[in-house]
Amino acid sequence: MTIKEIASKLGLSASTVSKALNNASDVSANTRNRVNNYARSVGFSLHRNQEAKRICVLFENMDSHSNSQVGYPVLTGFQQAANTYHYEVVIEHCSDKTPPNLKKLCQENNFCGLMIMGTKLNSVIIKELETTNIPVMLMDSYVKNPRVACISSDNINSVASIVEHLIGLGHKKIGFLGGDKHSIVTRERFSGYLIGLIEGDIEFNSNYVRYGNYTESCGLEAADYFAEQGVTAVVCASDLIAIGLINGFKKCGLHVPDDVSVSGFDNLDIARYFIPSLTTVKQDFISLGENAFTLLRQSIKGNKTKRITIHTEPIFRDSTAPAKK
Amino acid sequence: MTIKEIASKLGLSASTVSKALNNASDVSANTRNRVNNYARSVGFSLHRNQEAKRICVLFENMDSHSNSQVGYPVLTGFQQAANTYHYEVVIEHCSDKTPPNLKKLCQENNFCGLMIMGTKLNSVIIKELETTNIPVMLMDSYVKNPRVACISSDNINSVASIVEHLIGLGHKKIGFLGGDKHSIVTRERFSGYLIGLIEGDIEFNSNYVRYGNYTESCGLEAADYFAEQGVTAVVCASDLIAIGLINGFKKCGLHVPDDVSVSGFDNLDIARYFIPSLTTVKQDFISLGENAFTLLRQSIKGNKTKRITIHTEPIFRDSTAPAKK
DNA sequence: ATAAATATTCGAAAGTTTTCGAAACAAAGA
DNA sequence: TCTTTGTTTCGAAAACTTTCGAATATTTAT
Repeated sequence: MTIKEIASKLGLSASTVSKALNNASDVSANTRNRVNNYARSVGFSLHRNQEAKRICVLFENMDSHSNSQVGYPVLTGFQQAANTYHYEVVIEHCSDKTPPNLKKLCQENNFCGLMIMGTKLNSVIIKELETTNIPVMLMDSYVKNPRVACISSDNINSVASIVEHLIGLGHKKIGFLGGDKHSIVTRERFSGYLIGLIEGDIEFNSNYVRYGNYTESCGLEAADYFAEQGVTAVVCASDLIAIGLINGFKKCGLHVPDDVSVSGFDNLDIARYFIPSLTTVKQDFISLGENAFTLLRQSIKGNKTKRITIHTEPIFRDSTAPAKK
Repeated sequence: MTIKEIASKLGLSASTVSKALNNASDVSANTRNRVNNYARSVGFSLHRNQEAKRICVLFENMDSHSNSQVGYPVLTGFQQAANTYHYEVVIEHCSDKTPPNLKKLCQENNFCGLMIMGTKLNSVIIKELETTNIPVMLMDSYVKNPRVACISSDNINSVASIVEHLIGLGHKKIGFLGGDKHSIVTRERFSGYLIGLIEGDIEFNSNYVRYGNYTESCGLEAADYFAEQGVTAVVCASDLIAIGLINGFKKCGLHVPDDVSVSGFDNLDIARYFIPSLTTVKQDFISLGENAFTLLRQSIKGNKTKRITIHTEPIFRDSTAPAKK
């Protein structure tokens, strides 16, 4: 299919079709729409339709701990969606120190799109993504470039709900324990924490905020600090952090939830079976993966990309309880 | 196969094929993809007599829960090893109900080898593997066919060590709680349990053995049964099962480890942070993945395949203690 | 209301860029 | 060396874009 053929089909000249497809000013809105609609209906694109149905799932620091909890289910959802559209899913790995040239990676391997997971905000890849023109799906991070689609769980509202729940239980001194300060996920969860405080009319106290990484030891080490500050509740950026913190509090002689309430994020299997069971936020990783594919596919097809957030659900369990009088 | 042949097959000239394969700028993305796809499908490579280096990691029931804990780190190890030898890793999924024709899968996608994970003993794929002649790496399962390499953690000796440890603590009534009865992993761990009993001179009692699946609820539901049987220790086939069982015992008014000792398998993150911390067996999933690749590569190169087991390490923590007098 | 001025729309033709093959060229085996 | 295989150059054709003018519509001035 060429513009010539489209032109004859619609009774126009090739030049007009060209102009219509390029949003030139000297074509009426009417004919522009006629042309665009017809082109879409026959799947015509000026930028030759790419037929390589190979997508690379690029993990940054695949071997890092924090990826492992979410990586698998997300990959599952992604692969299954890709499968139904007969796309091949190739796994690649890179470190944040020696990132690949993405353009080259795609050219050499004939990938039509990239799904990137595990990057931090200060990663070199993010820099590269700001100017790239390859179709990219960036998970749990954000870049302004319109060629880059972004997806993440709804971190903000869910954490805000957790804070609201804590305030409802009478808590006033509420702490926040983040993971890596440079991860967008922690940043967003912190925003949710702030919004929850503001809506609950509680003043923000920067002494109640700490950062670390996404491991239990991060929580374990922060327990002393929060105990000193005298908080009655701590919102953690992940379940693992929360579990570490609860164990840390135990060592300080504080009992959860009687003395301090603690919440997590992720709803890992442990969250339900840990004692006390964790108040947390449930993420639908499978759906995250599926949607990531759908968006990436749209981007590959040349459509405008979007940034979307996937619904999350706060789950209230035993690790949060009314504040001590 | 030469570029000339590819050219005639695709109705192009040799020069165009050459340019396409070299990512030259004066070939349309469309034809470049056509060429690349065809070249891949027939295993053509510019580097003389080098076959396509593509391995498929086939997950059976990828979406099933039990895969998720081990799948990611194993995949990580596998991918990294594959990377150093410049093999491409393609992810595929199948259900145990509608398994693919493996031969066809490899031919159509030009895979030079297959890594299969997540199968059960009664899976249809296992049947097919008995007669196949494609290079296959089968993880955590076993087939007699010499074309099929098998790898698994050392389930037998590690569980035997756990049993030995329990007997050393004075336990005599030791139970075994397995996962899926049809998984080779559970079968092997059960043998380890038996060997431990035999070596410790303790008589086997079939009433002390139960099966279920690899989830916490399996453990939770089995607690009543084991309490009734009056066992003083239970060896579980996974950490998740062990955690479920411990929680179940708590509901029955039994305390772990004071009243009953419980051990797990896998050494998941939780094992360390759960209270009581779990006596378990540490599996090196990364190394499992790496070795899986190495073996598969040897099989691809035409060498005889082996069945190898990866060293595991029992870890003794708080969930096992001396038997009650 | 009418004419003039201006704006819009579209196509023919000319101009560019892209695509791809023929042929010359280079490299690697035999 | 000769042959086979892959690469590069260059030109022709195709695909697309731009220019410019004709036809028509719209606005403004009288």
